[in-house]
Amino acid sequence: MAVSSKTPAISLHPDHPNSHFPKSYNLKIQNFPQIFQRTHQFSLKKTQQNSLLNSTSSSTTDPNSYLTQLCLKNQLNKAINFVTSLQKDSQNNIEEETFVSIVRLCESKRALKEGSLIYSCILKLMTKLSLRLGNALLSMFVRLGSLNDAWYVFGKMEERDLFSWNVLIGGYAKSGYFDEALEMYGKMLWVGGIGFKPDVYTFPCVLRTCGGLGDWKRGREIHGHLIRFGFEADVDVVNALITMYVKCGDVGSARMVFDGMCRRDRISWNAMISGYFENGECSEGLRLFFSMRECCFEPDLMTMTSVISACEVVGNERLGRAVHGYVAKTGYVDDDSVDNSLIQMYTSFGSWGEAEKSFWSD
DNA sequence: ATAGGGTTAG
Repeated sequence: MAVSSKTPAISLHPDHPNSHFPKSYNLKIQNFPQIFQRTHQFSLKKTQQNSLLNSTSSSTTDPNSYLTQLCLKNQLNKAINFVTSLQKDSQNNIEEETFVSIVRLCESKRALKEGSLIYSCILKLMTKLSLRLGNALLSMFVRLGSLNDAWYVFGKMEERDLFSWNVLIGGYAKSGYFDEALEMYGKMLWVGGIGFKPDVYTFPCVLRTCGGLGDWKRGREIHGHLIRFGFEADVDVVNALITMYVKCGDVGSARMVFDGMCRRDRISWNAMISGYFENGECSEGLRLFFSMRECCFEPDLMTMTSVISACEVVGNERLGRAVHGYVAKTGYVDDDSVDNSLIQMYTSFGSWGEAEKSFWSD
């Protein structure tokens, strides 16, 4: 399977239209520990000086408390208008914490335009981004789907922590930039000579990437990492591992991992059951569905929809009707995806009347 | 402080 066809091209800068990583990036990364230490002290001193200066020399009211109030009251537009109405030297009085509040408000309001505006103000005021402000911006841009901006923020941070790496990797993984996600994961392990230890948030992102690429070899490699780093017993990580094997078409390994779990949750069961269905092993999936119930796990919407479509594929009308009955009793019928799979199932059985009933059931 | 993980078909 061609990797490049699945991974959208990302152009990060007009100067580097075809390169995923601007050249300056490597330089920055390699010596960022030293840079970080120097600039960090420097910027701290600078902000202290600034706030000292403001509180004594200027008699105007402090913009920070006003802006913080606006953020607390959710008045994003007022806050943005206020910031942009200030002259640059007055903007200089705005503290990083205040910008953090505004950025987070933009994120929660999904306001990309406003967020970008604030970002451009911030860039005019500082050359480096602190950990807190950088992380807030990263998280905002990733959530709002602007990965180019996220990438630039990452590059401008004077210090990065595990959160920064996880957010960026997760953003790439979710948006289908699989190569970028894997590349960042690799860098994260080695950066600064020591690297960062991946955690429960890192692995699901990286595994999703391998699954998305269908890259079994990489997936297996990550499986090794996760054992080495001691996450073999983490339900969430292992759930992601199951899904990775399923997406790579290796249901056998998925099942081995599933069987080896000392604790399973609903997601583990669903991942494994639908994994069988996805790979055409419907009867095995249905068998597991029954053992799920034996193990006293309540099936949920996802279980039901996948089981219904499995009944359709296998052509098991009797079981399909039974599941329909169960679904009706438990009240899942109101769900669109359940309804759709019911309609499709009955249609494939040629039971038009039933299909129609499901259609009108809401 | 903040983040990650589960569905289906040509």
